[in-house]
Amino acid sequence: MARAGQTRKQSEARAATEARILDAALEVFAANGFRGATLDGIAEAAGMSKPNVLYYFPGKQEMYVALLDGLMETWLEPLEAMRSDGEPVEELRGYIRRKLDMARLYPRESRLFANEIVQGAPRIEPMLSGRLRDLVEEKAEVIRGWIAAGQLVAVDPVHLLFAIWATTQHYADFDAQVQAVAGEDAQRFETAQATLETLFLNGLQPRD
Amino acid sequence: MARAGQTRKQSEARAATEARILDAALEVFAANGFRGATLDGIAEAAGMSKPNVLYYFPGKQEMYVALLDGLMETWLEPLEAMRSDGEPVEELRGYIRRKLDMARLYPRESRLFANEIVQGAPRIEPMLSGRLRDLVEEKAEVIRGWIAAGQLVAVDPVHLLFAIWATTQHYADFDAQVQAVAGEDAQRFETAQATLETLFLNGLQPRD
DNA sequence: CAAAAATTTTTCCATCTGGTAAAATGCTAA
DNA sequence: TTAGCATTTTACCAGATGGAAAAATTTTTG
Repeated sequence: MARAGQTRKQSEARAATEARILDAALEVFAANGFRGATLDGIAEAAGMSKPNVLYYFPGKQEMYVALLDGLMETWLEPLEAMRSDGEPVEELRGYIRRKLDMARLYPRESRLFANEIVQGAPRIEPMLSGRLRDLVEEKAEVIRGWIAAGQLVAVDPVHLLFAIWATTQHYADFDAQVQAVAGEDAQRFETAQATLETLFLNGLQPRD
Repeated sequence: MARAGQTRKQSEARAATEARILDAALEVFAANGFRGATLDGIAEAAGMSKPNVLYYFPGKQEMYVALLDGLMETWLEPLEAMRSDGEPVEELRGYIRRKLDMARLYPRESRLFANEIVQGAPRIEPMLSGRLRDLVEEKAEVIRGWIAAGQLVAVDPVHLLFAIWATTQHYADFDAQVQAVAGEDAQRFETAQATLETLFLNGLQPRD
C-alpha cells in the first residue's frame, strides 16, 4: 500500500517494481490467457517470489484488471486520432497505419485483449459496451458524414471499423499462423500495409 | 478400445458416445482454451463422469488433438472450393460468403482454432506449416494468375487471404466485442456480408 | 544507533485438476 | 442362465496453484 510517510525515492521504487510486475504479467497473460497464467510464472518473469508479487497486488484477478485498465487508453488512441475534418481517405489510411503499428510494436497487448475477448470478455465487457462503444458510435457518425458527402462508398461504418481491427490485429493475434503460412518474413508488416491500403482505400473510393 | 468381437450396435454406440464427448470438448475448449478447460467440465457437458470420459480418450491432450485433426478438413473446405477457372470476382465473393457462413454456423470451431493460435499454436503448428501452407500457396498461385491477367488489382495474394480470414472469423472469434459494440443485432451477418463484399470486391477490381 | 516501517523470503495450506485403481453394473453370445 | 467383455461409477492420489502467515531482512527516520 502507498503510505503517507514514504519518501519520493520509496514511491519511485514502488512504482518501478509495480511496472516490472505488470510487464511480466502482460507477458504471461498474453501468452496463456487468464486461466492459463500462473502467479509463479509471473513472479519468475518479474524476477521475484510469488508472495512478493502478492505484496504489490492483492491477487491474480486484480493484476489482470489493472493491466487491461491501464492499456485501454493506449488501445483506443489510434481511433481517437481520426479527425472528422480531415480528408477521408487520408484519415482512414492514417488509422490503418496506426493500428498496424500497434500490432507490430505491441503484440503482447493485442494478444492480451484477444485472449480476453475470444473467451467471452468476462472481465472487460463493461469497458467494451461503455467506453469502446461510445467511441465507435462517435467515429461511425464521422464516417457516415463522409459517405453522405459522397466521399466514400456506402458501407456500414461500424462494420468497416471491425474490418480494420480484424485485419490489422490479425498480425499480432495470429502471428503464429502468419509465420507458419508465410514464413518468417521480416517484411510482413510492410507487405501487409501495402495490401491493406490497396484493399481498403481502393475499396472505399467511389467509382463515378 | 475397439475390439474385434463387438457387434455393430456396440460400435455404433461407441461412436455416438465419442461424438458426444467431442462435442462437449469442443464447447469447453472453445470457451476456455486448452489450459482453461477441465476434464470435469467436459465430462459434465457430456453428461457423464470424468473417468468415463477417460475410458474413451486416453487424456485431455488427445481429445484436443483429435478435435483439431477432425475439424481441419472442414476448416479448409471453403478455400479448397475456390476454383481457378471461375470468374475471379465471383470466386472471391463465394469464398467470402463461405467463410462468413462458417463463422456464423460454427463459431465454436472458429474460437477453438483462435484460442490455439493466439497462444502460439503449440499443438497445431505442424498442421499450419504443412497442409494449410501448401493449400495457401496453391491458391495464392491462382490469384497471382488473375492479377497477371489484369482481372484483379495487384495485391499480395497471401495477405489478401489473411484479410479474408481475419474479417470473417472476427464475427465468431470476437463475437463478444461485436455484440458489446454493435448491440445484439440479429442481422449482423447480413450487414457484415454486404460490407465485406463492397470492400473486397470494389477494392480488388481495377479502375477504368 | 535504535525503533519503526517497508520489503522480501520461507513455510505452509486448501483447493483444483489430470489421471489411476478397482469395484460395480450392463450387455452379449453361447 | 451364465461366463466374459464393455461400460460406468466410486474412491483415491499426486502435483499444481492461488493465496495466507509469519519470520527475516532491508530501509528509513528520529
